[in-house]
Amino acid sequence: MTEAVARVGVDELVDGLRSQGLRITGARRAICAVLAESRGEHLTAAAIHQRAVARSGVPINASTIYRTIEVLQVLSLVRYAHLGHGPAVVHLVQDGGHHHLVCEICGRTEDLPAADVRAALRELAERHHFVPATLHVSVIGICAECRAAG
Amino acid sequence: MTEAVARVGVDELVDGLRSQGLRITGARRAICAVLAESRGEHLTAAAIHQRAVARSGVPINASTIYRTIEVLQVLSLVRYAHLGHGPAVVHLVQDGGHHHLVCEICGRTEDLPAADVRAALRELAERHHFVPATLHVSVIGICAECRAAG
DNA sequence: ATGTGTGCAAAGCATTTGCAGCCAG
DNA sequence: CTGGCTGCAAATGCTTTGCACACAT
Repeated sequence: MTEAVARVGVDELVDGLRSQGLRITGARRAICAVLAESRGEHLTAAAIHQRAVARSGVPINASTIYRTIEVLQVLSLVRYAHLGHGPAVVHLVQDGGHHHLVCEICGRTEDLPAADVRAALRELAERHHFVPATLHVSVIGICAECRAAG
Repeated sequence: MTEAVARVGVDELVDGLRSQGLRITGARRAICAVLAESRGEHLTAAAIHQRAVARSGVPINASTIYRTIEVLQVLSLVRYAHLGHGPAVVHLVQDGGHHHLVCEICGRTEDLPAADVRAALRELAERHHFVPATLHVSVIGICAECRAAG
């Protein structure tokens, strides 16, 4: 269940921004901290917003959240996923990527290690003369807990 | 590339609605016809709307499109997919399901036969005590054509 | 100093909803 | 007839954008 993965901290994210000549502001630091603490949790922009405000004390505008996510995403530090209806979710790129088990009852998501999935799909994709870049995989079903609950 | 799949026509869709005691209206018939003609193409609600109006001549309200998609989706006759940003796309369930190769350059999608993918992922999901229902898989990358174009 | 990042407010787009009337059954 | 379906219009939810000011560098 638990495995050793490359830990991504605030510093990696902040340094990523700095390395591009981008400026480190309070808002950006807070957002990076929230993402670093999330450890790969799937957060909506709204959730990131809430937490960033809570941790920094300072009000941050929603557009700043979106603009910062956009920047981090271009730097491949975070990734978007669109899991069914509702807002998009963002997660750290910390373990070479992973995919999603989405429970259609409770809505919780669980990670599916990328390495296992990748091999199977890459072969398929190449058979279609397609070069896979980002893998976005969502398996929607019923999680153990909800099944137990009936 | 081409393979024989169970053909889904207007009748299957209309009969699906009728079998649930739902009413067959002009709008619904037009929408079903558009979907049947799409042969698994991925259509946004807006695209379905346009085509349905064009083919029936009668104006149809956008909300009717959404409400009809919803009904068809509950009957498992069509399926939603959320491929990156932008509007959701809908496609016929005609071959036991399929998944998506999405080109990040031209945006076109190609189908990935479900059967091949399913086996690999099902095992993974079950290892996580997860019962897969709908598989939603998108492999994002670069298609043969765009790669050739540089 | 300088121009990048921010807040604010407004617009944008996809989708949903309430309600009154219409039409398929 | 009668309730399910539709149109209309307004509301909603998420995200983007234009502009003027602030602050990191």
